[in-house]
Amino acid sequence: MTYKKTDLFDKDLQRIAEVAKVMSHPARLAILRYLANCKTCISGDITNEIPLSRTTVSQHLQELKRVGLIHGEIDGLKVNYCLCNTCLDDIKKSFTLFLNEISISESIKC
Amino acid sequence: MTYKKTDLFDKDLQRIAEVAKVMSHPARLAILRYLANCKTCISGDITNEIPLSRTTVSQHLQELKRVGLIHGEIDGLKVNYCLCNTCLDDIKKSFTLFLNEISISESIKC
DNA sequence: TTTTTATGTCGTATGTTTGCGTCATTAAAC
DNA sequence: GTTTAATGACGCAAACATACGACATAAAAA
Repeated sequence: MTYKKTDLFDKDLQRIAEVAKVMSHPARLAILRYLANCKTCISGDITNEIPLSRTTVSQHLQELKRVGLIHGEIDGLKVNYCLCNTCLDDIKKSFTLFLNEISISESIKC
Repeated sequence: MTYKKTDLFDKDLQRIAEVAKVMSHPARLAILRYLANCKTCISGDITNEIPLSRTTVSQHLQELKRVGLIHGEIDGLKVNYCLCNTCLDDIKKSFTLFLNEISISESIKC
């Protein structure tokens, strides 16, 4: 494949798919949930919370960062991660919109 | 790996991850959107709508069926697919719940 | 200045997903 | 009964994801 097949679809579907993909691993969901509850958000704390190697957790954090769900701020040796509430709101909106869109026509049943 | 690492996480996170995974491809989202709009829902029609081979579309349909998002009903040679509104409602609920859960503590910011 | 600590990057092995051609099956049309 | 049509199952190749040990870097502690 010289180009990506996913490019053949609507941009909005591509974005929802991208976010869904990043939410498609329980470790990443667990990280999000932990970040929502903790105050400190230090990378090391997250690693201790997740039953995977430090390297793997770090990779998952990069993924979450890539789509904009979290931010990392360097503080000396440590890194403070936090949820991006703006991004979260956007995601909540587009997911809700899509799910409502596809279930709005209640009249049609098979 | 002799066991699945994903099993190390909470059952509810596993289910959300599973649903997110099935929503993580634009083709499958396009199928859902199409099914929401069309009245006929014949497999062949879906294939015509999606810019991928018949075989690939069929595979995506099986995935959607596997998590319960759609149902297929055989009608002679053809197969009528339709959205499962019950499943959709469940998914909407658990997604909304999770997204609200992780963004509810607005007070904590980095 | 040396050591320790927190973190990220790289390479790699293994597993999973995507995409498609070919074949098998079964119903309808002829 | 043959042929045609719609679909799913099988098998393969390429791409991508997951997981982790080993190495690199850079701040803090000793």
